[in-house]
Amino acid sequence: MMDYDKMYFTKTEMSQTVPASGNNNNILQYSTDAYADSFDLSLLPSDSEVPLSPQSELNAQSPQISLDYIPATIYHDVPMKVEKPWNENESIRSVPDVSNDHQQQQTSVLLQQLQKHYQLYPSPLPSPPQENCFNTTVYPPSPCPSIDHNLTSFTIKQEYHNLPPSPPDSNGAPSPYCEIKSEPDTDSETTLIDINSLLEKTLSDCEQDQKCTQQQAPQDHQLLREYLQDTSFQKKHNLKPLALESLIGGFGERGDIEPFISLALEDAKRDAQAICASLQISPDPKQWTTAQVHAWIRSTIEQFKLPPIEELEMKFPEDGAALSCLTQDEFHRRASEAGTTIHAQLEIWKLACSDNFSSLSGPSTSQGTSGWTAELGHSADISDDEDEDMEPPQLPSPGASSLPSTLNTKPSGRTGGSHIHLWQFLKELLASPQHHGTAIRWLDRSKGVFKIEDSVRVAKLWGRRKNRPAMNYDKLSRSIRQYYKKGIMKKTERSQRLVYQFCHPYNL
DNA sequence: GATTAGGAACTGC
DNA sequence: GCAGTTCCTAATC
Repeated sequence: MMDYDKMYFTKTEMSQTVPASGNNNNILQYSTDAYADSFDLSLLPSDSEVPLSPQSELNAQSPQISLDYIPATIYHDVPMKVEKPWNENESIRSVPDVSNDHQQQQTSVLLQQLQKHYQLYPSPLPSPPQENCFNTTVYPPSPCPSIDHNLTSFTIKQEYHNLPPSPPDSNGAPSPYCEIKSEPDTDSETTLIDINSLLEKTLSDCEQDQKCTQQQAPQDHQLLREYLQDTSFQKKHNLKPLALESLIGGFGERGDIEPFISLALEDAKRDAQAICASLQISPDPKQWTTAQVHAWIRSTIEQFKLPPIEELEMKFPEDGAALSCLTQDEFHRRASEAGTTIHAQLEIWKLACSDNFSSLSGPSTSQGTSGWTAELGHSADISDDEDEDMEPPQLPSPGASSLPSTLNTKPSGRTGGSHIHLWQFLKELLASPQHHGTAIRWLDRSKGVFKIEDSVRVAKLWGRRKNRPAMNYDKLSRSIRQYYKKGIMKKTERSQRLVYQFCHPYNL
């Protein structure tokens, strides 16, 4: 195994977005391309303001964020004002979008796999860049009742201070020591960092991804670790601290972990795409031949710098379908720790290529999860009925039983569960034009204007989701109209039948 | 007739 | 208390 140089750092604040909504479990945030394209940063107020929910903003100037506003969603491609990025030539990438609430069992599996996939040591750590300091401001959409772009933001500074180079490692290469100083008034933590593994992983990502996304991988890894590590934001705003332990088995709010899941899945997806292209294999492990299985395992070994497996062909004679059925213990038995990691990686691939991935992470941009399956040849062409009636396939979940019952509770009947807001549901439909384009579609996505083409169908779908067989468009539209008062939707400038408009930022 | 708009009571969580 | 749901009347397209 490689020698790991260690890096000590003290955590400070970091950027986090806090979409304000009354229900953090159900925040849907789909593609924000339009938002990124259209939103004028100059409209934003000064930083350090806290986005408020419609209700809290209406009621009073809330002194602090309530627990309801624990960040449930980190917005994909949210514009980030980077005053001093660590590499001027690199684009800072925000955390991918996430959305639906459901598939909690998958979540537990995924979290376990993420722990393995990212080799999450007791303290998963960021790999600071070479620049000394950066100051990032993230402007989260704020579900304010008005449409005056009354967005707020947090400015959270994170400073990296390079320390003198460490003694050379076994290869003679100096190892970076880095200290991140916290501000005096913040809680500080000192943690040991395995920076080389992170760097090697990110370099591996870059090598495998021949597109410009390779420039983004290091940030993704860093963001993932920072999100996992940082609790200063929650403490500052009296939110529930998010501990890694909670991710692995004790989290209670789905919203707590969605950003991490989505981010990691995005990263996994990117890795997988590159490997698929490189090895000329299907993204679906179950379709692999035995030879492809071996090629993939070798690739994974190389990717994660795992010990080589002797007599690989003998130890893993299965094809992809059979391999997918092997348990973690079996992998471990055959290949020790390397086997465990390979199993973890395989689970991520399986999840990433499944429809559950897209449903777990929510509809996405062409770069997002849906695009992943589409790009790699998986048909998503499912009829409305099939889509709506389809039960999510059950993924193997060795650790699911240890999860809190709240997360093991299966959503009532379909993906997304019944605890979804109407506006979220509508956006869900809008985000799947291939499935629901005949029922509802965007007229002007950047403005959040959409049209219900088939009111009966939309109402039917909504009724199914909410287990309200008597739902009809009259009732549904009444609910939509309730959103007028709440600032979630508004009447269109020129009244048109069956045309509604989301208020900013619900249109994002 | 279908849709829009909104009041009011009610339900489920 | 919130987020709808249900029922209703009236207006508009």
